[in-house]
Amino acid sequence: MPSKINQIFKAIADPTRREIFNLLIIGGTALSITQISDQFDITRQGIRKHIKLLNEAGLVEITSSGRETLCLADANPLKEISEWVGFYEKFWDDALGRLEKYLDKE
Amino acid sequence: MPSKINQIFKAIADPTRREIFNLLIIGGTALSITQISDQFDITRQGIRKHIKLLNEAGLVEITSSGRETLCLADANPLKEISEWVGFYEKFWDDALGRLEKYLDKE
DNA sequence: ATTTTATGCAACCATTTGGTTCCTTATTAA
DNA sequence: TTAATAAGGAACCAAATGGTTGCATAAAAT
Repeated sequence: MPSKINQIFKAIADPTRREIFNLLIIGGTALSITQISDQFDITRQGIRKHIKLLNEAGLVEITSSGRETLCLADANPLKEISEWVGFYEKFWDDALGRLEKYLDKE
Repeated sequence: MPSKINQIFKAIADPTRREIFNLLIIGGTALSITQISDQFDITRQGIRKHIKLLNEAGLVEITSSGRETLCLADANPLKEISEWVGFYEKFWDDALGRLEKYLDKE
């Protein structure tokens, strides 16, 4: 499993993609491309491109059902972001004792 | 305070910028542009552009000292990322009970 | 005083990004 | 069976990205 961390960071870097992801995950069900694009001021093709990136990051699963393309969100790849950011927690609120905290843990 | 969330996401989306940030925060001290660019296969001007974006996100503070430009990392803006990703924790590992977990909390 | 060092500014460049429009095809509804 | 709907492919476009080189300037070291 080649980690996809760059694709995940890239996917969530765009505000529209974060909105799409949020819509899908909150809804909890799969939505078609058209259903998604109905909620944005962007063309279906534009949305489709965003979905492609989200899918490459593993944040959206795509399945076909008849003439529809269904998109279901998967939050699990965000664990990698959580781990990444978690590492830097020890450096928060820390105008002074930055080194100390870090070195203590090492 | 206009939240900078987009700039923070953008700043950390690039792997080189994540490396620069990591270098600075682990070191715990301010480094000059030249000292930073010595550690990468990118020109000083290239590094300088990355620093600019990190600075706009609030992740690097820039100060002048004589002829040097010193860069100091600040992890605090990452709190916003932590909050963002924290919201989605409830959707992890959850092929089935996605809605339930979410609705319980609401 | 001269040279070296650290930097900034600006122009340039190829590629990627975020978006569009046009046209075709497959599936479903009337 | 014909019309409507859902989607994909491809070409195009302007702007942003990530990087470069060349040159000018300020500060520090000789």
